[in-house]
Amino acid sequence: MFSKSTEYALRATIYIAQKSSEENKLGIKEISEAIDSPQSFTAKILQSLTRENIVSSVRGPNGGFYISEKAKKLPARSILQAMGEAEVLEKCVLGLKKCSEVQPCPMHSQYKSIRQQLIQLFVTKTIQQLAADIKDGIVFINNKKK
Amino acid sequence: MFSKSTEYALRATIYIAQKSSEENKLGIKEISEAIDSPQSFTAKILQSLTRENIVSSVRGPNGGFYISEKAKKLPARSILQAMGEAEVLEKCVLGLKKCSEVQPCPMHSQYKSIRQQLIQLFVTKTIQQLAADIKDGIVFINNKKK
DNA sequence: ATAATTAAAGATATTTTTATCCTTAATTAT
DNA sequence: ATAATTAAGGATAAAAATATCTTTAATTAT
Repeated sequence: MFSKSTEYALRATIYIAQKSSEENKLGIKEISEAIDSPQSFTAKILQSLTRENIVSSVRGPNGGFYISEKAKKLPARSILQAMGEAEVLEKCVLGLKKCSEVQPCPMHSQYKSIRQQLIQLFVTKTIQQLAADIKDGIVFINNKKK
Repeated sequence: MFSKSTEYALRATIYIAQKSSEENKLGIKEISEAIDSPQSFTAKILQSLTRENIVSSVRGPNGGFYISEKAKKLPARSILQAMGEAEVLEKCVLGLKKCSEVQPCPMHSQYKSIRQQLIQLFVTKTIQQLAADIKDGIVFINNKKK
């Protein structure tokens, strides 16, 4: 559904939101190992997310990544937007440029409700909420082998 | 959601199912122009679909592509399978390898119903049904500019 | 001030996806 | 038989996505 970059971005953001705070930042090594993503590539992705103000970072000793309380309130979709992949949620499932109510593709009438739920999911769920579930021990973000 | 290849495959298959028959085959030029896809690339994709027995083809004058009555009864998902992209429907939205009921990702509980509907859509809708709607003039597959 | 630590930035490499082109094979019509 | 038509197959190219590595800048601790 999403590119690897975006999957890494979602996982990393949720992980950072759960494990870090301004006082306790996370290094790129810990993050990439936890979410099972290539370290340097993940560094690039976090760089973008930092530029887009989803993630905050500080260089130097005891530096690292964290997510501000304000950013934690952003919807999951803002991560997709930061990664330039927000249109995946909106797109016609057959890739038609002009698929709409007036010119629907053969899947439009069934797919539109699915799309609506998908958008709803990414708009209503905040980074904070996704991270909170992990804290409660209900869900997992860890993708390590063992 | 899907790769361009798979989008072209879905559109081409539906177009062929609607416009062709064993007696009236379609050439690659007409197909690629109708669905707005690069001609040579679409030829490659139709080649795969032919190998996978979704589409039938005949070479030579009055040759071209068509879809047998039997193949028309296949679910849309079989096109995804032929393109090697069926797992998109099943995958964890965050890309976690082991996301499941016992080890759910933070989106699992909300996403699982969406995924179920998506699978349902591709399993229940046959190529024939998708094409029939076009014949009825209700929906469109044409992606041409004008 | 100096050294150590950590992310940012830039350069480059690799892989995959998307796309094109040319030749071959099959089929049909003349 | 020959020529024309059309898809199949193979080779190659171009673009995008994924990934790595090296240098630089910021920050902290000594």
